[in-house]
Amino acid sequence: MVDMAENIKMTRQRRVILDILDRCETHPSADELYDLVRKKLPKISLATVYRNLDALSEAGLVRKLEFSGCQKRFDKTVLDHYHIRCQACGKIEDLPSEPGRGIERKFLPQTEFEITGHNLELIGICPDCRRKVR
Amino acid sequence: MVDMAENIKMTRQRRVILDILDRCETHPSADELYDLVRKKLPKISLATVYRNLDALSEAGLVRKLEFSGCQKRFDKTVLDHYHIRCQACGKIEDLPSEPGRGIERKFLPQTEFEITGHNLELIGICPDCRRKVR
DNA sequence: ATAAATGCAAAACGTTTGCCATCGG
DNA sequence: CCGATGGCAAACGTTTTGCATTTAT
Repeated sequence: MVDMAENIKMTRQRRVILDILDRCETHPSADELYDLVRKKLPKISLATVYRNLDALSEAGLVRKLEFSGCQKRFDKTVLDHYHIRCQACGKIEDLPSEPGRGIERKFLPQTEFEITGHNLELIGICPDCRRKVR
Repeated sequence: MVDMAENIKMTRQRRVILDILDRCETHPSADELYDLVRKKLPKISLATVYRNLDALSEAGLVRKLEFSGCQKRFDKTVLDHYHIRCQACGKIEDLPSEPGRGIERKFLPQTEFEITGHNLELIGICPDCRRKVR
């Protein structure tokens, strides 16, 4: 099931994108990434960033995070994990516990659909924002 | 916690939107709703549909569903429930089991965030699409 | 050499806004 | 009557596309 299709041309722009995501603790959106990449490759175009994020996520080298009601964000591919998003500032943090099939099993008897996966995102208020409100 | 703020002007366009959502088994997107509403009110504008869906969901009369990586969809407000989405055709179906705080409690010790909620969506293949692939 | 990837500009997409006219309470 | 709402068109933010040029393999 793991797609090891790394038959992907390794261009300068892709190397830079991967490099940034590798050393990046955050989960940048495409335009944030674009700003970061432009520091190394000032004339890269935003379209290239989008195209490459698509290509790299198809190749399994980055993960595309699609959250509800906001921009897509990107991640270097590591172990599968859940995320929590701050409802105030949008910041996204990893959660340590790894997803299992337990949730999907629970819903099996409730639907005619063939269940293939699930998305779980926690919503909360991050420590920074909590401090501000106080 | 339940926002009973129904101090909302009941206009013709809002009545029609509510009416359609009431008799609607599906979870239409704003533009699908726009097409449906136009059968009754041919000169309503899409902006009005959007503004009213906002207003009505603020008033607690409809629910705005924000799924990952796709258009918002709308729902008459009833009991809280999860959804499953077909990865092939995008169709959304309700799941009977009601969300609890159990999931949030589980993640409490894993984060510094103050957890305020969660989104869970199941992904699958609906019976219709499964038939087609066969 | 050649298929794939780039940069650029323009389009597409879903959604929101500003404006002034109209309507509902 | 007055403030809330409507219709319209234009703007918006994000993402995609067409096309001629360049690049990696």
